Amino acid sequence: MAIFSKTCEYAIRAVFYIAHTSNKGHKTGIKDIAAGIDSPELYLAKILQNLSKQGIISSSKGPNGGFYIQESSLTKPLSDIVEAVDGNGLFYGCALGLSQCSEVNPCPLHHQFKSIRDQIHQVLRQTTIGEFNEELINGLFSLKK
Amino acid sequence: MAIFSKTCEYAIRAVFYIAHTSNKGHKTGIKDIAAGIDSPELYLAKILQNLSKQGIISSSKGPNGGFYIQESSLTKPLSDIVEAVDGNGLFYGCALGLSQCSEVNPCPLHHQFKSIRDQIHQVLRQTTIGEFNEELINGLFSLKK
DNA sequence: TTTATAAAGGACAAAAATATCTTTTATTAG
DNA sequence: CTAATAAAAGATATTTTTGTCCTTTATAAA
Repeated sequence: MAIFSKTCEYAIRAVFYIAHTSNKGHKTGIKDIAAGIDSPELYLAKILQNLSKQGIISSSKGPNGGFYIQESSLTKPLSDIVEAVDGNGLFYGCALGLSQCSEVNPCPLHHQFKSIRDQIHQVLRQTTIGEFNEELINGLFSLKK
Repeated sequence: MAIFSKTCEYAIRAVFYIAHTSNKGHKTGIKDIAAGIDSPELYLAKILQNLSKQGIISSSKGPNGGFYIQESSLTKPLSDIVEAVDGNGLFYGCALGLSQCSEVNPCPLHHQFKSIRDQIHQVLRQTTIGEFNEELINGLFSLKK
């Protein structure tokens, strides 16, 4: 098991890729993005359609169309992507899958995992979509398998 | 997405249940365990077969048979269960699913998640199978959905 | 020794996640 | 206006995970 679903991994990588290629009005096509992050093109298309509907990224059809990110969206937290794709189970769900589990009726692992879940949430809320652009441009980070 | 797979959630809950019912040589049958943790009986049977093969729990066939845990196994860490079922992806895998990702070739989220993964690993290594028995006996914790 | 019991093992089924294919819609360039 | 382009939308396929069924094996009690 990984932390995120495969869909969510693709989503985050794609959004990073779009963010760093969509400077000054440039739009990036699905082929380019899929190649840039090593993901199945048509599956990624579905994922980006969804992110577009949710307002996390933008898109335009037709010649010179493609996906892009509005300047203002660069400050959005990664938690927006994760919630859009995987929901908030990682932040609020019980580690043992018990719906009854809560502060007043905790499962045996409740308190240990509350701290972990909070930390995951915090990291994803304080990390923004745009914050790795420079490192990506400088080739310091890779988004490929 | 949850932290653990459903299979792993069942596994941990079942092992807790067995641990707290298997005092003084008593063995617990699969029906009893499945009812005790609200899980599909026949699926759980498969999961426990696996845990039994891996030496995490023990079992015996025939009348008065069932699943139990050796006294010595009560001190085993929960990480043993998680690794047996979900593997070690949670502890060592890249958050973005990149196999290239490492300390020297980090993905954008590498350092933030290294800390989180370490914490998850640590909690699971320092929490033992037997440590919630009293609370379970006293009904302080529930293992049901 | 026979019978009943309970887990092991293997095959199969359903559901969910991942991936692909085809048609439609919007947009732009010519 | 027409043709070309690129995403949207809907249908279908594959794979993995989750769940079930049926037969076999081991064990113990009668």
